[in-house]
Amino acid sequence: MKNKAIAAVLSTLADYMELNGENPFKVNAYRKAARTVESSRVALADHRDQLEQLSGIGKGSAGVIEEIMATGSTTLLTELKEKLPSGLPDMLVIPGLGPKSIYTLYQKLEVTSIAELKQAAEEKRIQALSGFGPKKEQKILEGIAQFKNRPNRRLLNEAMTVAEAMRAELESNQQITAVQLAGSLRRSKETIKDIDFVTATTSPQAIADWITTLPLVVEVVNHGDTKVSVVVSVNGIEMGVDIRLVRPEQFASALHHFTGSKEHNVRIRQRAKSMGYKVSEYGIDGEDQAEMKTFGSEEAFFKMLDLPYIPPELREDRGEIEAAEKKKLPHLIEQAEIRGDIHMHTVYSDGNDSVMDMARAALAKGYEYIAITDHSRSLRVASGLSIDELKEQWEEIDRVNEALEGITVLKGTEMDILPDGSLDFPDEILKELDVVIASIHSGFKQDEETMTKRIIEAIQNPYVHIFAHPTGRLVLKRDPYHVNVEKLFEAAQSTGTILELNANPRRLDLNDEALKRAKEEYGLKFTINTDAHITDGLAYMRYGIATARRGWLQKEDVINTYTLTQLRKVLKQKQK
DNA sequence: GCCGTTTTCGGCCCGACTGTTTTCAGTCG
Repeated sequence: MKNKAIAAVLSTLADYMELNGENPFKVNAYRKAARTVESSRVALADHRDQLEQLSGIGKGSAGVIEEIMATGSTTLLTELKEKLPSGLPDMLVIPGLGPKSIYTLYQKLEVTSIAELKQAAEEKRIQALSGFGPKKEQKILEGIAQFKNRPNRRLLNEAMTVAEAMRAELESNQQITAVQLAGSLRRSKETIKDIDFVTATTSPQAIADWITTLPLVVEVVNHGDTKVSVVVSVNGIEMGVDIRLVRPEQFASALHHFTGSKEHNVRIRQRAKSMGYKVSEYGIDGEDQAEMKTFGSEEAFFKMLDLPYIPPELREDRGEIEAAEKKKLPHLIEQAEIRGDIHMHTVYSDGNDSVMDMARAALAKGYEYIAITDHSRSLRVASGLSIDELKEQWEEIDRVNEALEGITVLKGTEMDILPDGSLDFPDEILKELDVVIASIHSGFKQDEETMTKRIIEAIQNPYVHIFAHPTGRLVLKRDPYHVNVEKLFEAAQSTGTILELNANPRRLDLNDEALKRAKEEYGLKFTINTDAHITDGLAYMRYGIATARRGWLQKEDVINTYTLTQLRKVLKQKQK
């Protein structure tokens, strides 16, 4: 049984316990255990004796985990499921509705599903309940509609589009002296639920009122003195936006607080507490009840806690606090360090623009090199290139290289790994190419053994430099194909194959956690590529960089930060 | 249920907003 499946059972158990009115700390303990299990690097099924060594897992939850591994569930959960209808946990996703309300509605009105909840609200039976009223009833109806109409999470680039429009509005107001993006978007998580801003102002009430009148705002959800929650619509994308209003001297503390993550903040507060401080979004209180300390920057805030500045992308409680304590934080890769993009398409296959267009666009970005990597012949849906067409393209690339100063266009391919593990071009062709990318575009349904073998066979070819979008997942759309990632990493290590971090926000593949593991445990190297199919697609590099930073990558881990000479050398190494 | 560099008991991060209240519970991040 996989960690993820075990964690899912624990998490469901926590939901049911909460609905059953269990001690919130106990519920939280199970939630924490679920998180620990999910983020554990080793398969717990293979390390049953070490369960209790994991933080947050004690005698009780270890026993439950053992039972889950043995039977797929636990009697604790089975009993709760008998007691509570299965539709109750579904209702937890409705905004404004928590476990207490759901339990009350079940007890008093026998509501057991979202459909019944909707009916009860429409028949105005909810407002009669003590503790409820007409407004709450209305909110529930709106919550149900919202949950149905609006996707729960958005891609990073969609959220960024909305955020940038909103930021421009906020920056236009002279009474706001500072604006910063916060929350999961500042941490560059791969999907975003809602957007957070922290603003500094001395007239919060006026600003709060003003925000609700902005043309982008289509709905006002909350409207207080320190926080306004609205729904904003930009280019047809609707998202929730929370704007926090603090005094200028509180800005740094508030920025840290609202950047999160929640888990990171909990650790920071615990640390502060052990040092005799109390951290809130407004500053840090000393033990002596002296005046609250405020900060001019997040650096100063961290310094008070005896820590170096921790970049937002690391604030996930994935070891950043321990690393900071030991002064061993990585120097994260930066966009300015990227010298080229070595995975992109042109009109030869399924791209929109010519080799020259792509080269000019890359030159404008200050790149020193790019690789043109159109699809190979078997990928008919993307007009993959025959060998003759590939050779034609080489002549065109030569002409572009002659015509353009300041950038080198490399000859490449994104070659399909066929379902049987064979490659779409023969070695005689591959050895003529500067950059050979192999990837999977067919046979997604293969079982883990077949798929893993297929990939490993392919990357053992000495002319295959890079394995692109290694898990094949599409964010919010398609799960990864069944590849044994550990075996893939081992094979990449032993063959010297570079793994791609595909920067397209729909892919971000490898993802942050896989990158961290591949680097720390296998010492692999990566390339961050946009896989652009149009000149504008080159701009997705920023999301690749953001994800690389979340994966703790440094410049030296990423081969397209190298000079062209160094890059050629690294690619050649494989053939030795 | 978990945990311990003041603790094996008694804490567990902290505050805002809303709607229902007449002093607060529930929800959220």
